[in-house]
Amino acid sequence: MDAVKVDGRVERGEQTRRQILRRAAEIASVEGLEGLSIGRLAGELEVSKSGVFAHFGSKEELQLATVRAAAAIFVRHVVDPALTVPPGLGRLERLLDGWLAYSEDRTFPGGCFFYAVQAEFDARPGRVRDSIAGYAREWNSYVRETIAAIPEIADPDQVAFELIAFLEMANAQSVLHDDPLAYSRARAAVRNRLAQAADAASTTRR
Amino acid sequence: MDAVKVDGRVERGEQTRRQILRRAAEIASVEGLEGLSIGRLAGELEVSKSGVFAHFGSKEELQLATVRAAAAIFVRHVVDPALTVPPGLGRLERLLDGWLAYSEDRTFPGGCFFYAVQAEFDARPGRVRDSIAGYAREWNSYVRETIAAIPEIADPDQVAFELIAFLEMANAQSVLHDDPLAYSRARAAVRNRLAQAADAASTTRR
DNA sequence: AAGTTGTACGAACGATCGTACAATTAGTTT
DNA sequence: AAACTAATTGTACGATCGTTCGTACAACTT
Repeated sequence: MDAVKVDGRVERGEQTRRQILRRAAEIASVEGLEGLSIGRLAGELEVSKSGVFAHFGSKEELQLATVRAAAAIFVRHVVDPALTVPPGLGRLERLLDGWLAYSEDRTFPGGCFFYAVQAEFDARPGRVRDSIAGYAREWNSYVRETIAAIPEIADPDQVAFELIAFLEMANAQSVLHDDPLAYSRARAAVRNRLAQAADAASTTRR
Repeated sequence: MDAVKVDGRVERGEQTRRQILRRAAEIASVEGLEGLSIGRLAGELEVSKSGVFAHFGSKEELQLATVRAAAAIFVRHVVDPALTVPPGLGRLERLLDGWLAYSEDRTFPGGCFFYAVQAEFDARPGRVRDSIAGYAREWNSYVRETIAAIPEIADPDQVAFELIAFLEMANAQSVLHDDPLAYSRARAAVRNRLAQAADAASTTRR
């Protein structure tokens, strides 16, 4: 127990901050981090514009905080569940299924948050882009390591590239064309690619 | 020869219009179609804001015209070259190579124009989104038909999904991380997937 | 030469953007 | 109860947004 020193004021502040960031991430997944305006955010949350602003001090800090908040949600929905499965093919499958569910269930209303903001910031300089690129790298590494833990699969880098490509393609297609079939295609592609990797391993072995 | 009736005024108008749209497509590939502002466009081209505006009548029309202009450039760089090759595996390979070159050579400074604007508009309603979705459908269909012309390959829909996923992934990774290696991975993925399809065909045949 | 058409311009519009700062309210400490 | 602190608000700012309008000028028609 360390529930000492709970200042009701900062407690309240942190709560509104969380509400702001949750809404911000939702908006940004649809309209982008630039489409996210402080005034609009304040209007939708029924608080004052200066109240929102005061929490972050600048729009860039709001964007950075939004990315961090979205990353936390991503980890909770996609990464954590896979960690309950022991390393190996099972964990990888859980990870990929988790990602597809995270996208298909519209955890963010605009589909995958990072797909949206990645495409928005990939070609411009700045701290927001760097932050997004950092999280993207982490995600790539994590998928690669998860694959690397399966000795049957050679070239985890290449396989990670292909599997992530299927996931992002499913998200993109399903959002743009309102077509849930894209997820079936991605699942089939993943299944096929993993089967191929296993085949190659057994062929090499003999 | 039918060079009759060349009105010097409309000729001049069309030329500035082309210049506007070329620059607009460049900007939009980096900053998005919303990041594209009429005032900025006018500033960079050293013409008046009202002059730019007069050509389109509204920002939405400017965005639509920009998408059309970008589509024309895409067709010229990717689709047309493949049409010089007879239908079959050769044409497909030419098409995919052409796309990767179009992205890698930065025909648009922000990488593939359609990757950028697709992610920007995929989750909002409106005519711009519909236009982008239409072009995306055309592209999907064209790739699928090109594959379908190869009798050895079963399930052109699925294969098109996977191949396009590799292309987009290469574009995304290379732009975000400034990593040209992504294109090698995509080429390897394409090669592998086509080899697998051919293998499956020969196995079925016997 | 006179009249018409098409492009481009400059100035101004209301709205909204991000930001600044002083005033106010709510909660904690003395 | 008074003093203090943190979260929130209201008001205002300069800049930029998309858009409108009247005008200037070059090019074409008669």
